[in-house]
Amino acid sequence: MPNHSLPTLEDVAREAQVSTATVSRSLNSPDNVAAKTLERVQAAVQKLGYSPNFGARALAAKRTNTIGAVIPTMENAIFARGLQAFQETISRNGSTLLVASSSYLRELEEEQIRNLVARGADAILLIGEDRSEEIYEFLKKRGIPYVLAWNYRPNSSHCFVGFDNRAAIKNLARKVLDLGHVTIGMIAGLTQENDRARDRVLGVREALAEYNIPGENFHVIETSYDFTNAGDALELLLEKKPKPTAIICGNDILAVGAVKQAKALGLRVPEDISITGFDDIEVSSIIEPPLTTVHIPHRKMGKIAAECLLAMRKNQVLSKSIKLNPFIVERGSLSKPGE
Amino acid sequence: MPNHSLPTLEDVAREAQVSTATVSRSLNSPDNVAAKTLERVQAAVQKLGYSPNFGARALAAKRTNTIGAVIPTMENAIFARGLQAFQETISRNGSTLLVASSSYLRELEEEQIRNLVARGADAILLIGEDRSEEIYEFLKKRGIPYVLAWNYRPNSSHCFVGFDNRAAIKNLARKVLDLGHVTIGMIAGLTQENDRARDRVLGVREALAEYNIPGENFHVIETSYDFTNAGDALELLLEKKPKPTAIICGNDILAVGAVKQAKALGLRVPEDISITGFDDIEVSSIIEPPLTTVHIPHRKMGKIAAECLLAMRKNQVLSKSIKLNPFIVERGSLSKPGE
DNA sequence: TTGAGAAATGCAAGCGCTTGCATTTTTTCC
DNA sequence: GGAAAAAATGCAAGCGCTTGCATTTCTCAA
Repeated sequence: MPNHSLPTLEDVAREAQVSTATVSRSLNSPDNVAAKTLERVQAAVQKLGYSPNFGARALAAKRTNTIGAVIPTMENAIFARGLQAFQETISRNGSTLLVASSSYLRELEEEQIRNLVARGADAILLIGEDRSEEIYEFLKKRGIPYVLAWNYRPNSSHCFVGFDNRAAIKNLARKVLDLGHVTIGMIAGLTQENDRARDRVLGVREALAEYNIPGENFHVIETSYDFTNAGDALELLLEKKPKPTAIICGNDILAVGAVKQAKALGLRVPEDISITGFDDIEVSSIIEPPLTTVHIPHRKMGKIAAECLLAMRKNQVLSKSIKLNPFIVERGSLSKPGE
Repeated sequence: MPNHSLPTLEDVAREAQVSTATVSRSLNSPDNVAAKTLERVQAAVQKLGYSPNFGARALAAKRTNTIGAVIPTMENAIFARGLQAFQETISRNGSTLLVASSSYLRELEEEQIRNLVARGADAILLIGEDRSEEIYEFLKKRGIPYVLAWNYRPNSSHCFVGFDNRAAIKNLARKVLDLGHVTIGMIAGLTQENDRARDRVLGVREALAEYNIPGENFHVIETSYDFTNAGDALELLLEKKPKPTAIICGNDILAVGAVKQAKALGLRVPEDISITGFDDIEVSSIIEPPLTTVHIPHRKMGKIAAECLLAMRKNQVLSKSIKLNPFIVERGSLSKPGE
């Protein structure tokens, strides 16, 4: 709790022998203040150790210079990295980041969004598109600009700064199929309430359709993003008939879990089984064999999302969606079947 | 920017046919309001879609229910994990997290601290102890409680919630020495302006002294936390005479970089060279061989730090420091020399 | 030197909420 | 049933800052 009596604008005004209005202007639009006055005010600020009261400022100016973000979890490196870049960018622009996490729970996420808005966030970063219509209405009604990151959906009306999950993994799946795999397993993230995970499954299915792979040659298991779960899922997939020769994973974490488990089962990767990842986080090049995966420019995404939000807040214009381009990184966990 | 005319307390008061004071109380201390009245107010709030104005509230109540944290970077998994737990805890207590990062730069960090305070943070989480006396003075003067995490120093006057880096790595070093290693290399983090990194070097030195290892048998190279740098550092260390048989790393990231490089150089780990880590982040059990490292309870630390801060804010009492206990995790990257 | 226009400054009205104190209503207990 | 205590409510004074508008001061051309 702030100490009893911190200096106020008025104290500074008295010290500098000007009005509070002038002090305020010296702080917020120094260009409109005479050089000499400005100097006096600054000296007074310095002397008194003055720092504006946040609440008062927010109340009077109707803006907080605070930008909110609700992400599923900071523990996943992809969000941590993107958020870091996001934070750096808004910080450089004089704003501050207000963070909340949803643990991938839709209800909790909506609560957090309302919370951030109530806390005065004047723009918000959200992950993906899946959430109730009401919450979008709410944001619209309050005039809070928002950007959806980590996905990009061509036909949506929202402003995205992200990449097309569906298309990205589709390309990877094509590459798998081109190598001759005809029975495929997929370890996906939980698709309910998660458009990114869903789009990734969709992308793989589309590729399979293109190559006329029959349904019985494709099996999907959904699981939360966790090494151990991925290992279990791998075992389940290996029991399917016909047995898959390639496992496409919803992200690198699942892929790492699968690779570990495959090795534990005495299988060679990729000779006995190919495994692919998604995201290209650090572990993907540390595990043996390193993962063939899809690289996502997380930092870049965070930075651009921040710039977008900053611009939207300023101009009150809905910004256009921005699509980033992921690309496949070939490392070694994918090869021809039965090689 | 908030829409032109959101409902205010007064609107709710009118709708519910009570005074604004009663509405305010209904929101903040419902126990002091008659059940019937409360009901009427809540109905009005619902009907109008009212949500209190943050600035006004902060101004009038002199507290924001916002807690700040300045961490070096979210990209390092250890901070991400701790911060996630920290956030969850304060969120559960009705507060929100304001985040800034310092990129390990002292000046930037102090700027960020002032920034968070100006933004109304009513308590702050800081990493480690290294910073100017002025900034501590500043915090004290403003009456902002703070907690230092990720380290614990027995003789400091600050409130820590962390672990004793020096003691923890000292134990690990002892274990290395017990195995018979007599020439040691260390890849440390940059120790300037970073008490954790410094304490870790210190801990190793102390262990060496205990075992009477002469100075020329110990070489330290400092580098920023980065895989590639660690690899370079390893090469440099291997050129030293006498050549080290064990490399103690300042954290897991450095250790992973060292292991990768060692393998690239055709060395077997641990047969040809032992390498140890610190932190026990996920990669340490994914790399081959998995790292022998020191486990730090990051999540627990984040949670406790949050609870501490919450309590300090409430009671206006300086909390006692809390010391967490790291422990060594033996995995496979450390063995007897020349085995 | 003077006067018009531009630049700088001051005045004062809020911004929407909390809270101490005063007042009214309800409850309790003889 | 009534007085005293307790509970609920209302009144209104701020909290510290921004900003539109009015006023003063400065600048510069004639």
